Amino acid sequence: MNSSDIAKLAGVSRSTVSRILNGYDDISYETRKKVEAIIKEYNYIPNSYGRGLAGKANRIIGLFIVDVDNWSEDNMVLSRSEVFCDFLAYAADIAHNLCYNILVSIIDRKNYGDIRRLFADKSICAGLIMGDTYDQEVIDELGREGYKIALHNQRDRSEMENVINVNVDNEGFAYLATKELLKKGHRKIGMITGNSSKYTVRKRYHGLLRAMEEAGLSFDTIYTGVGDFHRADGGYDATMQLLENCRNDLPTALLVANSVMLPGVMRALAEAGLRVPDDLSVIGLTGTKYAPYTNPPVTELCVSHEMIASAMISKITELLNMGTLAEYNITLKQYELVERESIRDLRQEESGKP
Amino acid sequence: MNSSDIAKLAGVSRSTVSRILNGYDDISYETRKKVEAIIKEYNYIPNSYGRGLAGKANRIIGLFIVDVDNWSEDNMVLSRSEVFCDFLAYAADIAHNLCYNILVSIIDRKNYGDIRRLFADKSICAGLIMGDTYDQEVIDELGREGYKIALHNQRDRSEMENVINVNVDNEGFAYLATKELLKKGHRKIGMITGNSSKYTVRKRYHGLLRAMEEAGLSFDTIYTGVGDFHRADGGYDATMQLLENCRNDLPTALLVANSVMLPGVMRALAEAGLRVPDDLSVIGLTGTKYAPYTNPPVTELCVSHEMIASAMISKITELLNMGTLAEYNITLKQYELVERESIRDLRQEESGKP
DNA sequence: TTGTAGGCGTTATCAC
DNA sequence: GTGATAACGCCTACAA
Repeated sequence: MNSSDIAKLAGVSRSTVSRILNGYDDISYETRKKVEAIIKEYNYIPNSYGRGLAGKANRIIGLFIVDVDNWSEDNMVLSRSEVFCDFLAYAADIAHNLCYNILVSIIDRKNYGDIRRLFADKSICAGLIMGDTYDQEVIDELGREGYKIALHNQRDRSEMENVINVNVDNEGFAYLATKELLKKGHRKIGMITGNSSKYTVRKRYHGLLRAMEEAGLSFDTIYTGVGDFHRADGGYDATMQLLENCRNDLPTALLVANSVMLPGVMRALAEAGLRVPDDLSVIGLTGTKYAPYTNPPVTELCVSHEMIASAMISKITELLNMGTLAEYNITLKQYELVERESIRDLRQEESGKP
Repeated sequence: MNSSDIAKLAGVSRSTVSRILNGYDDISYETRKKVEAIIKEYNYIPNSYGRGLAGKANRIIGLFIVDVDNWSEDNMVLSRSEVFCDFLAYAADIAHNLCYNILVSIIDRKNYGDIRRLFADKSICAGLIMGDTYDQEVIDELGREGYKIALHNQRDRSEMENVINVNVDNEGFAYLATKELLKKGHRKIGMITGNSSKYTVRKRYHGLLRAMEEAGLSFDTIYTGVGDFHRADGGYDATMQLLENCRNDLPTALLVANSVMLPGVMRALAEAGLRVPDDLSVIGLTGTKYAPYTNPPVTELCVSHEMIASAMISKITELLNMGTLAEYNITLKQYELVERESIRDLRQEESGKP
């Protein structure tokens, strides 16, 4: 069943069918009704290859998951990252509400060219890139070739047309979370975080440093625990490492730079016999579905993944529709401090003493 | 840059370029080398629309998320279901390892036709359907039209060519999990589960009933808590409901029919002042990343989502390659009992008494 | 308002 | 071993 068949059945030409399909309005009422009836009756759906070849853009957005750090032996990348999973889910939901589909593409070292392939063969009309910075040069080149891309948390600025740069205020959020701990009287603060090859990790570390410096404090790097930034396990490992390193001189509070690590952090602390917040306070950064369910529930500075996905998709569709954008750099500064029960207020106790 | 350009550059015809691209071997060594060099030099990638129109199948598998129950006001479906997210992630990873891409499609009431559209316009070469049973009739019709589909947990059997039916042994697993509780001396067993419109929910309920009956026990329906089957929140709600209903006569153990609900269940119990396993034992069904991180860690009968996704994709690709399958119904019976610390053994105490 | 015709890029079937 | 040619299904000037 193709447009010729429909045309024949309706007694019109193929072009008339095409016009109706594409919503042109220079069609008489009767013709339109007649043809629409046939289309409906035969369940006719135009072939996307034909459309594509004739120059019509599709509505498929590629979502590229790039993670060079956490590549596992078994080549499972997306399923090992709760962060990526969450993003993908929001992206797919939001795209669906705008009548776009998401094509998921895992980008590994050897198939890095997949990004270019999917653009070049016209499988996608735009791309979202998430994860590690892999090769900025290649991304810029794609932009130069006219492919439309939105990056998340990869670099400070994009200087390219076609390449949208969506950041959250990583540095600022870490700063604020640290201030929250400082405000409650904490001076010895530790950080649970990921590999510093990640843009996000570096930014958040700087935010913590700035808050400490402003308070006239210095950050002792021994109070750093590093683990898989994308998973609860990573939080467990990182915390164990931190506890090991400073067993005799623990920090009084921990900033967990990525909330998906929280359940692991809490477990590690419990296993070490440390009570939260009595022995150690904890604040999480960015928010996870599970923070309300840890024991105790953890206070977080939440940054909505939904908002990020939404910003990326709305900007890329705007670019798709307009052809150009006034501003290619977006920094999201909205956050929400969700106070739960994981921070001990040291001030009350001090002021209560004398 | 198209195949004509490459042909011109290499001084051969388009057909020769095409043959090389498609790995035919009736090409002289020199011609092949020459053309390959040009292709490489110009970064040429064949247009997928052209290929498609000329009859070549693509390697994009559609993943359809169908959930009529848990549709939220804001049209967010995938991101509200930790179960679907997990599946999608495994599916994308596994597909990637087989050089397929996954196209995510959220299926709502009004756009239910999207499944047919994506098949009909040739955007996908096969489809995976997850979630609620929406309309078996339509699915069978798609199969009759030649579209290749794999279903998960939707019905007992498929009688159709082209329609693969992948089930886990829902009934058997719930039976085994219940037996585990019975074995430890529990007699009053409750169930935290989802809406019984779901195939999975009904099956697991039957498994629990069978185990109880075999033990000469009857299941008191007041010991049922129902909540969103796909999220931790649902576990919280369901548990609160159950506690409300039988405040004065609590069960001694809880079977949580879907492990993603576990964190919520544990939180609800903690808030109610019930200690696990001292006051109440808990066993989870199907496994979640977070069971090791609850307090205490919960014993689970794990069924690997990865294995299910893997089975669906390997079967559908086999069907794609072979054109037919010897058996369209698969029931996965592998499971792993991961014993953690959430079940109290009542027998020891009894035998210790006298 | 509607029909005609050319072209989009590829593959497959013939010839040679 | 290689080249010409005819599809594949659709869209959009342009013509009527």
